Amino acid sequence: MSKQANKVKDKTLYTLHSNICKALANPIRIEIIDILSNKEMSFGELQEATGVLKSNLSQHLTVLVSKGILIQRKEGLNAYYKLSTIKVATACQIMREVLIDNIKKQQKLIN
Amino acid sequence: MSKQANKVKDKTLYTLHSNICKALANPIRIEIIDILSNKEMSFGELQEATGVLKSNLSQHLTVLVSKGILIQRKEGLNAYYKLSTIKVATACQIMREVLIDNIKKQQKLIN
DNA sequence: TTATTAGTTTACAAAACTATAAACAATATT
DNA sequence: AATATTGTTTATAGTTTTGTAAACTAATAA
Repeated sequence: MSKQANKVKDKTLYTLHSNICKALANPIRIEIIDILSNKEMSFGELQEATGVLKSNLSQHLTVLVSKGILIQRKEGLNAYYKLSTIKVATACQIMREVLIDNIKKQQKLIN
Repeated sequence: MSKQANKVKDKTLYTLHSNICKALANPIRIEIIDILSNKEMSFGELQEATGVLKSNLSQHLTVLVSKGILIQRKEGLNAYYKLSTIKVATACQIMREVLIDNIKKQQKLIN
């Protein structure tokens, strides 16, 4: 018999897993991941690209870094961000395919 | 010039994309996707497997179906659920790898 | 028809998330 | 040293998400 009592399952992994997935659960953070999918960028460039208020952008970047999705590098006054691994962009891309497939299915229902 | 005014970007896709990713942003829904990754299951079996209150389970299943992640099939008194596409399980698996990689990195920092 | 079973919907309070504004800190420039 | 620039942190109000309980609906069995 395992350490876990019968029928009492350890859900820690599911909680950790969902915590990292929460990083994808916001349109601004999806946009940031999208922009950074193939290059590093500075905070200022991200601000320009997203049009988001700097305090808000900083908060979202903090979330992504804290979950290990982005890596931050500081150089003088500037901060640079990049994906910690291409896997994140891949997972993101697959979820976008699911979205597109669903939209296509809905359109078929209409026609 | 496009229909969008200069520098005013259309973020609709990012919003739709994040909306579907929100399905992954909960431990119970991650568990459901995990359980259904390779088989169809009835509501009752899912209840047994997850140990979640039936009203809550029904709510989470409703979220997953409404986002096109699960397909529901009814047969008499019973309801059966399965993934609409294997892609969701794939994306989920990749995010789990990101999680595991990050945990390993943290452990290296300690040792 | 009445009761039972299986699952859904609704109401609601607690917790988590979000965007804005303002204060702050760190580095670089004059 | 004083100022400007870049980015972070904090406070806060509004919104969304969540789990529980209770009421409800639909299909089957007695």
